[in-house]
Amino acid sequence: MDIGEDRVIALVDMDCFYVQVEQRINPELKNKPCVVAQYKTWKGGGIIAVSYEARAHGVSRNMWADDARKLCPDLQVARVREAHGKADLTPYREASVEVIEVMSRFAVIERASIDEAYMDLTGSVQDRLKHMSVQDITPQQLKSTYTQGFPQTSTSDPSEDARRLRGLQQWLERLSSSGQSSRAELCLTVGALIVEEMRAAVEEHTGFRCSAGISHNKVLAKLACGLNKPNHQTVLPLGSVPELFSTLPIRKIRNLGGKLGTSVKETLGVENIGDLTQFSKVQLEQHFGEKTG
DNA sequence: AATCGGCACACT
DNA sequence: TAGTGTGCC
Repeated sequence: MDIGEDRVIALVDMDCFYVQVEQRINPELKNKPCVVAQYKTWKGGGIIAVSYEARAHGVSRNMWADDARKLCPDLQVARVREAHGKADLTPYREASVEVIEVMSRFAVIERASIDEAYMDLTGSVQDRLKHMSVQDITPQQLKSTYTQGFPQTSTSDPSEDARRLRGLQQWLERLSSSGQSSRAELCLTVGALIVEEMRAAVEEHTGFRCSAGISHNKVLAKLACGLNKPNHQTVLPLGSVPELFSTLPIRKIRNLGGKLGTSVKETLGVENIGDLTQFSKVQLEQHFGEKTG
């Protein structure tokens, strides 16, 4: 994995996207435990998207709707429409285009799936840095941002958001006082600023909420995005990677969620991604292709 | 027959 | 180049 890059990469992921689309069509479903299911006949249909309220009851993707109702009696079930016997995803594809259009005003985007897109913010960040400095960045501009690895001291905070804010303040403080090697971190922070604005624009124009990760490459951005969902974004600086990796199961890294991940784990006898640092690139290449760099 | 089916990709 | 396997949503 290419670390040590100057790039700023973001991954934006719509929160339970199909559910949000159905909730926009039928506002009664908003703020309720809710799923989207397809094909009614077998056990009530298979669930393909789950609201966070429903997740709290243990409902998950790939469950049968009938089984989910047992976990969550007041579950709302929206149905995917069918056309000639097949599930018709057109409404979600159209909603996806709406989102992409708004995001494209901020940077060149790379669509990764119906509900995910990567963006290279390197250029936008450089431009922005010409008219501003660290002191111009305030916590108010980063109101949904987490900075992974901060606060560094484990403090008892009154709420989750109080802790987030404490971490953010610590991060900004460190950024303005440490002169040199923090250039990359400053770039990530400006990237986070842009992503805050972009996500606000997406919600304003489409009504849809999303989460995001901001880091130096696609794998790290994707990982960061998953750390604080829904409706939040996470900056993952290089300095916070070792601690995060030391307890991160291999399968959490994109593309290692299946057989490859299991074989890495079994062949090398390790649990966490961080454990891989003890092997040389040559060692990894002789076991697996030239894909694991 | 029952966790769909489509898409992207790596490899051969 | 086409066909297969994998991974993800």
